[in-house]
Amino acid sequence: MRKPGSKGPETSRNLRSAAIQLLAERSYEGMNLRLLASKLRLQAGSLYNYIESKQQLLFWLMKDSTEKLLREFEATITPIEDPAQQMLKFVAFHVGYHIANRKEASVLLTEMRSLSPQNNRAIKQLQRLYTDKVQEIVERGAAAGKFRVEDSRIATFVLLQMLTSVARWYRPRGRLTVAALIDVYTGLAFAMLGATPPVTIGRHVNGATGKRSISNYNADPVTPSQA
Amino acid sequence: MRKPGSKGPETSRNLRSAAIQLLAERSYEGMNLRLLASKLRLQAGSLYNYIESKQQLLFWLMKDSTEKLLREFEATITPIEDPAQQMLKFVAFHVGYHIANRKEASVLLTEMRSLSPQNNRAIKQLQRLYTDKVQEIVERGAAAGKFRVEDSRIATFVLLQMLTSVARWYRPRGRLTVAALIDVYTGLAFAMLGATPPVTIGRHVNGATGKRSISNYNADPVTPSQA
Amino acid sequence: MRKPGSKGPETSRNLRSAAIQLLAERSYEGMNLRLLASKLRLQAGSLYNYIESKQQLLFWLMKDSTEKLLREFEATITPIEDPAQQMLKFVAFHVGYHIANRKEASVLLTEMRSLSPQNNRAIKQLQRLYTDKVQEIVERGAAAGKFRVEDSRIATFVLLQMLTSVARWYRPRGRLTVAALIDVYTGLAFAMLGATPPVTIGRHVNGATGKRSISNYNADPVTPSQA
Amino acid sequence: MRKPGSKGPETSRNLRSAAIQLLAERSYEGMNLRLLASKLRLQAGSLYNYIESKQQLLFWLMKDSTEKLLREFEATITPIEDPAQQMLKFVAFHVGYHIANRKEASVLLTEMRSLSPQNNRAIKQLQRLYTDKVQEIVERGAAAGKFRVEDSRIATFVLLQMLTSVARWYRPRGRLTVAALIDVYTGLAFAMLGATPPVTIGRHVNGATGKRSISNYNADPVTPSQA
DNA sequence: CATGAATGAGGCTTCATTCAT
DNA sequence: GATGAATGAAGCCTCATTCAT
Repeated sequence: MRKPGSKGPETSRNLRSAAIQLLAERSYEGMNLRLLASKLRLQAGSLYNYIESKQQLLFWLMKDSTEKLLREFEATITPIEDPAQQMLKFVAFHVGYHIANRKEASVLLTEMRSLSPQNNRAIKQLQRLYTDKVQEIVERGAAAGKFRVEDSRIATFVLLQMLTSVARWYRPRGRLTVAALIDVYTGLAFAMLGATPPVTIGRHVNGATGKRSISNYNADPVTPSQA
Repeated sequence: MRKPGSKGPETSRNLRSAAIQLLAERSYEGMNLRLLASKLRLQAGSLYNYIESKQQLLFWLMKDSTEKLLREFEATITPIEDPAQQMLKFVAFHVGYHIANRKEASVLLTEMRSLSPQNNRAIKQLQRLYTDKVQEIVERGAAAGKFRVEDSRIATFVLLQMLTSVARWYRPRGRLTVAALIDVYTGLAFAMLGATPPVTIGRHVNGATGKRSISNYNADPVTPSQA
Repeated sequence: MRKPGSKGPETSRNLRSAAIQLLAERSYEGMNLRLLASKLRLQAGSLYNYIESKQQLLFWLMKDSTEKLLREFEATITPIEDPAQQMLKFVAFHVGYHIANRKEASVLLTEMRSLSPQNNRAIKQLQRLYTDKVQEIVERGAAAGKFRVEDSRIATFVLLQMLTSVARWYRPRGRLTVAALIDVYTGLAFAMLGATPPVTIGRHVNGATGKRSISNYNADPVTPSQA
Repeated sequence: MRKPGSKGPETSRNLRSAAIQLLAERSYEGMNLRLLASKLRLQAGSLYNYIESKQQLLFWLMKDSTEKLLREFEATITPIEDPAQQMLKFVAFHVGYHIANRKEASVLLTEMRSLSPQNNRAIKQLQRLYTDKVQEIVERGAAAGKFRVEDSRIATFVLLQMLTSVARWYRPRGRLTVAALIDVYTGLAFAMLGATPPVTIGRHVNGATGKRSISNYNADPVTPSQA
């Protein structure tokens, strides 16, 4: 009997971030649509003007996020020629992205199991595209004699796991700057690849007197993906 | 109309591992007691001969796991004198434990949010005891001039996050042996502490010709805590 | 697969009487929400569009009833000056109310024990307001030399118990008119207060030739609050 | 695996009072057999060595109580010749019994609705025997010109309701002695019968200067039927 | 677009009852 | 007689989802 504020577009815009927020906080099963609706100042039923189902919402979010990551990778990393330089940028990109979009990333990591089998396959396929791109860097680096890896598939997998895991625990309140973190992870990554980073990296972690940071990630105010 | 059949002790024994299995696979909210019961070939209500509530079950598992970890730390690490040696053993212990008890550890990491506020506080307190023990190693090492850290609290936190995250992704099917993993993490850990491991460590990761591994962790068959 | 059909207001209206009916017939524990729902032609879960919980429903009914009683007391009894006249009217009011709202009153009497401790306290407090008002009549009457009571608190308590108990057993099918009952109870009440009613009362009970009844309560068709 | 203390007879003895206690406190549906069992230091299942079912237990208690009341009536009241004297004794007996066995009586009053239809009929039949005995007193008194009642069936019913209701509210902690209560109720009863008690009764209620009490009920320490 | 009222399925939990030991 | 482990039914409550208005 009420249809006061028709604010479809605004609601549409808020839906994504509200959903990610809730999923990150409570997990797919732990979250419920009433909660999501109330964040959007809606009744639960009205959500169905925006989504098809809860499962579809999850799928859409994860697909969207993964595709965005892919697009940014293409724009930022693919154009670089040298595989070592690519790896350098990639670590900064991947870690930076996973920190800036911590909640989104955490949903991506955690909620694969909540996808329907079909949707699960679809997302895995998308993720595989990303993995393959990274694997290509590893392999080109190895071919160029810059990295030493035995099994590029495994090396890539472990590398990604390591870099990705930052999304699980990084909290912007800590004293650790993003730049420092990226430096650390850069060191680790190249170590795993049997190589050293193309430039000396600073020692931000435990405060040694590192001077130059390789990371050009905007360190200071970590842009929180969700407030 | 009733079909009893007393196998209390057996059920008791299976309960823990079945619960951890399910929690790791599906999360607290995503799992349901019917499922757990059916794993034990029980009706859902019969579970209440063993647990007080679903929440209490979660709490009990997490408390138990944390306390076991603490006990094993005391037995294995505390007696060692030299902080560098302690750290060496600690990395092997912590990583080894988190791989051998991967599912348990993953529950511990993921389900803090599913604990009631009160239970959450209790577990956090227990975990703090562990963190404090590690922090003590870091501080003694720093005092002895062996480690260089700026803020021992933060360094410890990051160190633990790094070592713990292994539980999230390690899969025994991979070609990575546990010994190799431990060597990698040992390297990373000492790097974070501005030091080098007391002995040369092998390069198992990417197949370089490492010779001697420092890890004496039983590498070959990773004992899975849950099948 | 869904068969909505919006009749919220109607359901809302029926809820109260249906609940009281069931509570009176079966007690709080003996009644179940499926039954209540089916009286309203609803699925059990749909009740939660109207109530917060079974306990809250009970509390709400009892609070509501008690407050209504209080309001009617204020409107009917408080304005009267003379305490004897007040008592006269009060007996008619209280007995009349408890007969007309027999089921409600019976719930109020029986289900105190089913309230949560907190809710129990809240209702007791409301009831105390009522008791205090009656006690004031007793005391003013005693002060005016019209009643003779030793302990006004106890006298009030016993008086109320006596008057209230009518709700437990009165059945409109009996040959007893409400007016007759009120006359009987008026006699008992004033006897307990060591006084005689301000006017001669009829003998309706056992059919003696009483002529004038003091009760102006609508005697003939006892309006049942719930059928 | 435990069968340590075989104390069947003792348990048998305690069963009745424990059950009445619980029924009075919580009602049939509100009480549960685990609670009853634990009062007897038994497991729930072991109760079935003593009872056939929960319903049967209720029936047995109510039947037993009613029969005991009947027997005591026969022993105490039936032998008396004069109906007025009978009534005098009866009021004291009935009120005294209902106070001394308050909880039992309250169960009898409240739990009729919890009996299965069949059991309900059986108890009603027993109660009818009691009612008939009282009705006979009333009728003999009326025939003797000592009572004036229009409809002896109704008069008896109302009389019993009034006398019985005492079990619902009497609390031994109050300042009211049982003797005083009996005097009050005696007055009320004879008033309802259009008669006066054979002896002057004291005014215990509101402390008027009553001298002789007719009640020979042991007034001082009200023996609680259940602790 | 939004709401409010509805559904049906399912989740946690309780409970009377049974029975091998 | 007693226990402990089991069952199956039922109870309260939540939730995704639907749809007339």
